[in-house]
Amino acid sequence: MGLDDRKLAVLRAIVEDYVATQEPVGSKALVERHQLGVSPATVRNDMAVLEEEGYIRQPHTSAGRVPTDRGYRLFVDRLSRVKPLSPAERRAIERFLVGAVDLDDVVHRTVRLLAQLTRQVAVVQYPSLARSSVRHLELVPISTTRLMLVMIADTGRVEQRLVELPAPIPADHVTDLRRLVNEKLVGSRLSETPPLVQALVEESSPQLRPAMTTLSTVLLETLVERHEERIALAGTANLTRGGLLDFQGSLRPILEALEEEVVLLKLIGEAEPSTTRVLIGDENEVDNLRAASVVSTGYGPGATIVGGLGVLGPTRMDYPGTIATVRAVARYVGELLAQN
Amino acid sequence: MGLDDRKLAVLRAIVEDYVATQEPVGSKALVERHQLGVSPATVRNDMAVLEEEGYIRQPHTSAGRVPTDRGYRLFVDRLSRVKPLSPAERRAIERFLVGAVDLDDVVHRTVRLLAQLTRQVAVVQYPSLARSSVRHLELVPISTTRLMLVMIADTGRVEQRLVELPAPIPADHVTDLRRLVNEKLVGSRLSETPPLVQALVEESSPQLRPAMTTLSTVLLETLVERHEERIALAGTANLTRGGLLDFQGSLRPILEALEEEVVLLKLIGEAEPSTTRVLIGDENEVDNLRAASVVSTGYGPGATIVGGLGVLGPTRMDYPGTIATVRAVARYVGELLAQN
DNA sequence: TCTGGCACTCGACTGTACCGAGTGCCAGTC
DNA sequence: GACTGGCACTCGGTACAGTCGAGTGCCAGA
Repeated sequence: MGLDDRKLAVLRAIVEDYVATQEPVGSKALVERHQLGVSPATVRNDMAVLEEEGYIRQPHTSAGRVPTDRGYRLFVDRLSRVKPLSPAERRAIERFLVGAVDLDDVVHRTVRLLAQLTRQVAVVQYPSLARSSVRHLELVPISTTRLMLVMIADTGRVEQRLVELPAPIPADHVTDLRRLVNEKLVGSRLSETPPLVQALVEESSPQLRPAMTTLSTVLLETLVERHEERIALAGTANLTRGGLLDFQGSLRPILEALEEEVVLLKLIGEAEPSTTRVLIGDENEVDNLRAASVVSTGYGPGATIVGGLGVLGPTRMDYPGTIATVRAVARYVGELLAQN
Repeated sequence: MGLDDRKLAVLRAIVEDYVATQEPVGSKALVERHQLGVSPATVRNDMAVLEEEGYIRQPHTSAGRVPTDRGYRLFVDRLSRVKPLSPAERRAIERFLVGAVDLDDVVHRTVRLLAQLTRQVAVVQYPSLARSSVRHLELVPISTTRLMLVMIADTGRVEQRLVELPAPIPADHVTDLRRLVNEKLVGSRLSETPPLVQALVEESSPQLRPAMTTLSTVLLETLVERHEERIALAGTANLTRGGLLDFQGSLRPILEALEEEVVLLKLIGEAEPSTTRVLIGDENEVDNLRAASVVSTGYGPGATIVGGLGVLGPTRMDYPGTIATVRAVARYVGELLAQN
């Protein structure tokens, strides 16, 4: 059963008013605030249909209507246009991001900026190691049986890890190791390193074999398996805006979810090129976040995607504005990374 | 005006009951649950005195008494003994901290452990750079005009920073730079490096002068001035325990304060050796945290302190238990660091 | 197909009454 | 002089009734 244009306009008006006022919206208020050109009674009939179709609902019998997750979805997909950013916002973005001195700095500035502009919780994934390649590997002797392994990726990420050698190792062996791993691994994508690392061990001289074996384990662990993804978070205080009406009264599940890196990665880490993903309420797979919506996108230098970023807020959020901001920030960050 | 032993016992009982039940405690309930050996009427008289002295107060005329910040202070200082940890807690600490592979890992495990054991918000400061010395400086050429500076501190911390050189630099000059900075700086405390860095520039050959100048700027910026301190946070979801009764109904100010690294550093960063600091409600200098208490202490290998850690919770918290846990965790972490 | 009118619903708010936990005070007792 | 039992009092919480009004659904008519 199709919804004619006016019914869609009514839905749009409901969403906009509800997002703005945070209160159920009734037929009378609607015709007053929007130029719908019909009477409240007509709007009521439309509303009845919209409710039947599951786009809106009544919190109480004698209350106005509130959009459902499904209603927001329709709104986002068909009824809204991405709001252009205000010049002030553009300026804010530029001002915020110039002067970043390194990757850590970029990520931190970005996440704070995003939280501030959208007034929601912002999440930024560090450039994914899986999508990076090795730029350089450094081995720094700490003692005769200990090395500090430092990996620098082309995305600017730097990871380090302590290597405990099985036996003391002379300085020139460290030099050899350093040369070997760099020769073999520099330039290759991290996701493709495991066979190369394996080969390194097999090809290494008997002298170097034990050290190389240990080193290879650490390399694989650090670079491929273990906490390879990192995340920055900001703006949790924004969860308390709108009293306790959002999130059905309890921040607890939200805060819990935000502490789980895995969950966050799932939310924003599966970015596809040039798409902005919007997950509304129930669409979310994480149970704790059924009351929230997530707007996320990928970012990276040029057209490539090296990581994801996004914001999380109540289902009652300003989708057009949020989407615009998330996209714009991602684009700026991409440009920033491209300069390196 | 002195408080006799019984009045102190009454105060202790009030604190304990209130912490346990979260409800104002009346005279009758008190005598029932504690062996005070006197009648409710007597307790009431004592309570009147305690209230006059500012140790407890009545939320409403017809309600029981609740400790004031001053009451908690007296309780912590004179009426409580540090609870010994349960064996289960000891085991949890040991289990949690073995297997940490590097500093990042140690810090993250620690902060989560602390949050879990105390059921409060946990904060752990990374080993302070100001209290570290330089173990090694590495310069990795990224391009002819770019170096990645990696500093490894004796505390295990690793900091990196991109250096944009004013002019292209040949590979052997990088080697020279590396040798020079290491010769000069390794082993010295970071807080003492500025004059050394200055000397480096002045003593460097004309060839190296420009590069060394830039490098020195970055060195000083990164190691001494800028975000030299880092912090890890966990357990924010615990703020929602106890409904919204704690923190006078709004988590907002707390969450805001927790997002400010500077604030957190102030809270837990000013650790003195072997002291556990307890800040109760109003004693806190941060306005946003007037409704919270902070228990913090320093940690480090052996007797030296390299950083602080602690927890933040409602003034109504189990001080003896929390203090014990914070101390124990700090001690374990110190031992862990001593092994490196 | 839309509109105006009308009866109806029900949440929010107000005022009243009541209950009971808890207090302060006081006279009496050890 | 310190403690106790008794008693009047306070006041938050809850239950209940009544009112108000925003908002609805439905229907007859344009």
